[in-house]
Amino acid sequence: MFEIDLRSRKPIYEQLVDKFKELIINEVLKPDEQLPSVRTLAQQLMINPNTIQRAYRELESQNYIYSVKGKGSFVNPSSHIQNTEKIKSIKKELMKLITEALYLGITSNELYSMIKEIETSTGGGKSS
Amino acid sequence: MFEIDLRSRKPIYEQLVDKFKELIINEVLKPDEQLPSVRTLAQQLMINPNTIQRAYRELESQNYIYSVKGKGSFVNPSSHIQNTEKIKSIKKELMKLITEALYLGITSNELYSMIKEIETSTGGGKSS
DNA sequence: TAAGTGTACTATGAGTATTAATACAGTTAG
DNA sequence: CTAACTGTATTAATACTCATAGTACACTTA
Repeated sequence: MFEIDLRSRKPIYEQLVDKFKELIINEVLKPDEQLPSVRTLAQQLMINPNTIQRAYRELESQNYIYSVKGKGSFVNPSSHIQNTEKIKSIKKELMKLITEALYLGITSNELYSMIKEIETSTGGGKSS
Repeated sequence: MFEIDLRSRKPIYEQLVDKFKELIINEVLKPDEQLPSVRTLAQQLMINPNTIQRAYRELESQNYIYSVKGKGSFVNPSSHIQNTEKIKSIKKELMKLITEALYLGITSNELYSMIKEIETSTGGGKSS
């Protein structure tokens, strides 16, 4: 499914969080779809189940998944609904990154193109 | 000038790197302007000079500043010229963040507005 | 030459990440 | 009812990273 970069400075559990978020956002993992179990994924990636659990706990705290004891962990169908603080945080990070991009010579036209490209490829279904 | 969040999980030297980049990108610090010395800033922020040096070394490796023994550290006038790898990296990060923003309901119009707003406030001098 | 500047090194302690081991609670199919 | 799955939690050990303290060297400049 994916791989962990053991040489990265980014902790393993954070790499997992990022990857699962990406799969959920890109709708590779669909609402209510089950995630691999903690033990199964641990074996596949050859890392400790507690580390997987650490990532899943973080994903749950960010509202991306929900977990049911005895059943498993699933994509939260309302994962695209985040609270105001999270939206603010994303916007702030975007402002910062766009400022840096413009400073480094990436043009606003290039930025517009990127937005259009992403909209096209995701169908823009949610934002209208 | 700025403050360090000791409670943050982000290392102190990384916070410094981020802050100086922001000041350079927003042209608060201008080309060839001198940065506070390692020892002076250490005293002001009450942290170790080696930690400041760690941040300055990172800024230098990212081409944002240059240093001269015996003289000091200065804003690199060509800091807005980054190599292709860096530009690619920024674009990739942008694609990811824009995808997440759209997924979370931030509209493309809002994104366009943000770009315009930033352009207006920075004079858009470099990108045209 | 003194007082500034950057740069580098070693050693130490604290915090974080990961692992290993174990155990408990819930679900489900047979 | 039970075995085999699921998630969740705890403790302890280890390794890594970060920050600090101390020290020293090289350069610049008034």
